Amino acid sequence: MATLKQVAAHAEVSVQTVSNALNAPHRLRADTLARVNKSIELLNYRPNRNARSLRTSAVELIGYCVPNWPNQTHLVMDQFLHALCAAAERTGRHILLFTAEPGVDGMPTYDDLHARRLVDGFVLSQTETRDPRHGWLKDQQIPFVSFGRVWKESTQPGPWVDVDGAAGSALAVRHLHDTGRRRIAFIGWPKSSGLGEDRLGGWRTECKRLGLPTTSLAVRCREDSIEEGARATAELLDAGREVDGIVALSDILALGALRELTRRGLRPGTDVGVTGFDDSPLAEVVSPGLTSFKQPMDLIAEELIAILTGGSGGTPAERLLQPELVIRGSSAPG
Amino acid sequence: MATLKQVAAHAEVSVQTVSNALNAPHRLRADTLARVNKSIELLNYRPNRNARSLRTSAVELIGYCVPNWPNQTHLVMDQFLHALCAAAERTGRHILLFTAEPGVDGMPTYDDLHARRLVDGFVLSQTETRDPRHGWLKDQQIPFVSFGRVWKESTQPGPWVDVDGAAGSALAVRHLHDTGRRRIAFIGWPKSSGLGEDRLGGWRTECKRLGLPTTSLAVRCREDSIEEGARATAELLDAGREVDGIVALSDILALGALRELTRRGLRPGTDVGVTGFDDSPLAEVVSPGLTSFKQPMDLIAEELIAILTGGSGGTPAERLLQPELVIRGSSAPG
DNA sequence: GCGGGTGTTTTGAACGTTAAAACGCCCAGG
DNA sequence: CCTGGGCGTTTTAACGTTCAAAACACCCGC
Repeated sequence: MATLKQVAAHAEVSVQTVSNALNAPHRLRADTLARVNKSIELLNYRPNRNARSLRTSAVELIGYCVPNWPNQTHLVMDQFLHALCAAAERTGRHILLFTAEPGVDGMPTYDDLHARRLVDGFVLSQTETRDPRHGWLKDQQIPFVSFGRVWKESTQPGPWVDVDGAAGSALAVRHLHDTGRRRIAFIGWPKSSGLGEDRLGGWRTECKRLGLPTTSLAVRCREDSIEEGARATAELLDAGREVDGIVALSDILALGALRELTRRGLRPGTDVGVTGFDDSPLAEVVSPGLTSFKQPMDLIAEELIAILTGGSGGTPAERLLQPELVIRGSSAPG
Repeated sequence: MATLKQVAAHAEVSVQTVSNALNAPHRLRADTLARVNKSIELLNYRPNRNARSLRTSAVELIGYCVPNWPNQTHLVMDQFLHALCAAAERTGRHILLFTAEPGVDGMPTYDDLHARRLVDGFVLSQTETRDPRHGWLKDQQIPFVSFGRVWKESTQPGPWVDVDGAAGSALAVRHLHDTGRRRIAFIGWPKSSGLGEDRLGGWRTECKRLGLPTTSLAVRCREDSIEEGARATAELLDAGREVDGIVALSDILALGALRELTRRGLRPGTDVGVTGFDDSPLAEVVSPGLTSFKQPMDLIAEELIAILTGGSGGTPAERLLQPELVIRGSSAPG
């Protein structure tokens, strides 16, 4: 494995000149640069990242805690990780994975990774209501950026990027309204979920704006399962609410709605329009295809990395991105 | 941030003694060790990983290429990554993510990561038929271990860990047989998939062993989708094969089978037993629950890391692990 | 011919750690 | 009383890179 020294010897210049050829090529005379570059190529030299990091005290690695929440599956995690990696690599950085206890118990792990110089900072996701990590990291002055807002906090510590769930729900309502639906229900999560309340709020506001009814049209599920989605749908239908549109808070719940509708001989997309959230792989693969919201993963990742690496200049950055409606058969014009 | 030097000064010993206190405590006299440890704790010292790696030329990071195959969703990737991380951390290592072109085009990326000393080696997954990566890495003498065999190669370069798909299928057949089924079909993938052929072989062999028919009971799907699973099931039912059991090659295909059965008024689990593969989050969440095979992720990860870090002593390690049958409603006794 | 500026290259030191050799001490054996 | 060896500790020298500053080369105007 070639080193700077060997390249320098081969090109008959000093070590520092080779270093400059890589980090500040404008400082070299054209012919010297050419000679050095030739030697670099010839010897197949690659800078040793450890030596560089030791000197500059920047490791160019970003920590990401891989979640392990058995009850809440993360169907789009692979998409997110891929986007995050790609965005990091565009700035010459990489993602380092680690596991940690949830909540404040895991913070020593974060601290350790930072103190031992394994990472420069962190990307948080799977943000919880009143997530303690943000405040903790800010206190320790450890760089981080959050994917997802810490709900119910008026002022959130540190920068964040999030997708506008309320706008998504509103868009879903408008889309169903555009395709002729007039009694649009909402299937959501327990009140404790900030994300759930956000999306619920968007549904309610937009319904009111369009003059659509909302009374008794919102059902909360106990958990994110097909079973619960079906149960909620059954509840809506049994109560004779004459629902012709359903905005489900997740693809999984939407799948439950589709199943229950089909079971009762109703045609999703024709008799009742259904929308989900997150555009998980399932949405594409079921029949009829499930209309859903795609999170702009590439943009999210790009912003996260930009904020984290851009240095927190002054006020923390806050970016609310818009989800994209992906229309499929489940919301075909009735 | 405290350094060895500062700790040494505080404990009134040499720098090397502090280093030894951490890496070879048995070399120190008990009282010296106690004194040094006290200083370490007091100053909240953490060794700088970069400096250490520079000196020892081992970074304790393992590269993993995050796949981006839009058509083949990896529903259990989060499980795998978590297990892999946890296993790595048990040996003081971490996982570094990166993206790369598929196939041989991506190899420069692997090479670069290794040459720049960002990683010590790689864990490969998403192994393809005739995967070129294994041979390439072996030629370059870059350490790696593969999750998944390179199918159709008689002798595979390098060590691997895999789950015994044939044994899984066979177990599925036996389970359906035990619950009274006698005409058990198989729904699989194109012939080009080594993994598919492996599982198909297990089904055929076990059926023959039990004296069950196999003729015209295997259907190949074009892709891994619910739609295709439903189509294959319809094909079996339309042809009047009197199928009372279905071994599906994936949970997604199995879901398609469940849907088609339900659509025709047949009760999955009662009239026809169905099994899937991989025990994805979906298997648990549908109704009836889908009987499926759980890959022993923790064990897989443990073996991968052990092989990769154990130094390839002599012959490359090859580990074939057994999947675990998770019985749910879809295969309830008929 | 000389001082001063500009642009390029080299020198010396440092980042924080560990491997290997050297050192000082004490004790057993001749 | 000297020698050899084990033990615990310190010294020396790296690992490969970059920073800061010094040195050098060159050109220009006076």
